[in-house]
Amino acid sequence: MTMSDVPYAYEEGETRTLADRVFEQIQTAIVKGDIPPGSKITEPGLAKEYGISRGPLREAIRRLEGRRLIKRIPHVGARVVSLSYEELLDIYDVREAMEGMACRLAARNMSEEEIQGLKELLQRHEEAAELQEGVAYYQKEGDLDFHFRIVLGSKNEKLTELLCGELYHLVRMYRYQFSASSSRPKRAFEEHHRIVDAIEQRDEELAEMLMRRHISASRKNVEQRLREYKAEQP
Amino acid sequence: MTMSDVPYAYEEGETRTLADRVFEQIQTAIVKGDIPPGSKITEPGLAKEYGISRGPLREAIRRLEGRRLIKRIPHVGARVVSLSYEELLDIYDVREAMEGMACRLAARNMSEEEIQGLKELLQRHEEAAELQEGVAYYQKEGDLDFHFRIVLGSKNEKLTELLCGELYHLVRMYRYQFSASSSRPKRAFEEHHRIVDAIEQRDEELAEMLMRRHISASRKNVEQRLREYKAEQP
DNA sequence: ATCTAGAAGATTGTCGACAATTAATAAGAA
DNA sequence: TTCTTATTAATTGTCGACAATCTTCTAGAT
Repeated sequence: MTMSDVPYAYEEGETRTLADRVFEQIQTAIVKGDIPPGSKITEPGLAKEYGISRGPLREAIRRLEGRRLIKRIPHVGARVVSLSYEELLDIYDVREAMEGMACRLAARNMSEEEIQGLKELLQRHEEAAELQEGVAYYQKEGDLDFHFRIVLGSKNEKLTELLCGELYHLVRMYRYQFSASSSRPKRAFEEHHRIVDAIEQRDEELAEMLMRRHISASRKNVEQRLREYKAEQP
Repeated sequence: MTMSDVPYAYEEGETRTLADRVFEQIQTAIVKGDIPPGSKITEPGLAKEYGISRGPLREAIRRLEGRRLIKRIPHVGARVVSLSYEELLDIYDVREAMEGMACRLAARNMSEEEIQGLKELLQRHEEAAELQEGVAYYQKEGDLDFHFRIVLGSKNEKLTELLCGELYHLVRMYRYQFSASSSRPKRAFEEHHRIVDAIEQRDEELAEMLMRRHISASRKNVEQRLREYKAEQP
């Protein structure tokens, strides 16, 4: 199982509604940048593009608003959220807190099979990373896959909903558009390994601490690169 | 400023849309239990009750779905979420993580004025609690008000959105319907005080730890009462 | 030339009607 | 009686049209 094909809200069957399908299509388009940040959402335009009427489209827009991928102003219209470094840093703090807790709970609740699967995932990533082209994969979806599984392993439904249903879309959006490869893949690998070790030993305290450090380190990395960038631009 | 009258998504002006107004009305009705958990949402019924057509109503329903206050199945209908003890305990873990982080950030970012306001709030609560009838107020909205302010004090927008825009509605829903007064108001007061002290001294580490303990203690309290309840019912 | 005011255009908000699907009911057979 | 099945009823999903509001463009005055 991978992150992208999880039937999150609906079980199988092509009985999904038009609004549901368009909701996912637009969400993907926003995350991947096909609809660029800050751009205006015009209902007649999108309706025509997706070949539906404005009714279902508006429902999809409301849901996207709920996921905070677009911002709406009554009687004016909706825009795709624009990304900022401040928000990105905010997200890191939230992730540190929530994924730290997720990791603690995962150490408590993950099954042996799930832990084994996690180790195999790491194995595959390492092999892929040794081939140069694999790095990109790891950076983007692979890393999130690792975090995703730990969140699922927490067996905490609310935690999963908030992280996977709200935050990760934004995280992916940033990665796609800032092409924010972590630029520290080697160290990140080691940290992942130590996290899995702690989970395997059922050391909740350590697992939480390591995950928090791992995310905090990513955040510092981004901060650092941001400072460098600002130093270049007067 | 109190929790209920924060212009969360819209600035002032009566230009809000029908769907927006109905969205809030239904949300309040669900939280307060006027529309009981697990009950079916029938579009024609609600539309008639609120005197609007089904179009805006459906948009409101989609947003409530996004806030996870109702669950929808395509072609079948929507139901108000039903509350369970498992989910309540899940929420406590999420709160421990997120409000712990919020408290750490509040110790870093709150202004002196905000800290002063927090102290005055505690003062008022204590005075109100000494009059017997005030206890109920404290238990329900007062306590949430305290937590609410600390979250705002974190100055982390994402954290605020997730906690105030997603989780607190559910928390309030549980309080209203399980009438879950914490049953340990005295100790909770003391804990609140120590938290504010830590924030005032800008001790981030301590502030986070105290908040986590405070919420963890509430959780244990609920767990305990749940065990007692189960012992009574064979 | 710049700013203001008004008109034209486009977009959002709301509604009622019709189609598609599901749920409820009634009739019949085992 | 109970289960199956066909019919009916109700609800959800979708659409196009009209009204309300905002934006843009144009014309005129300073």
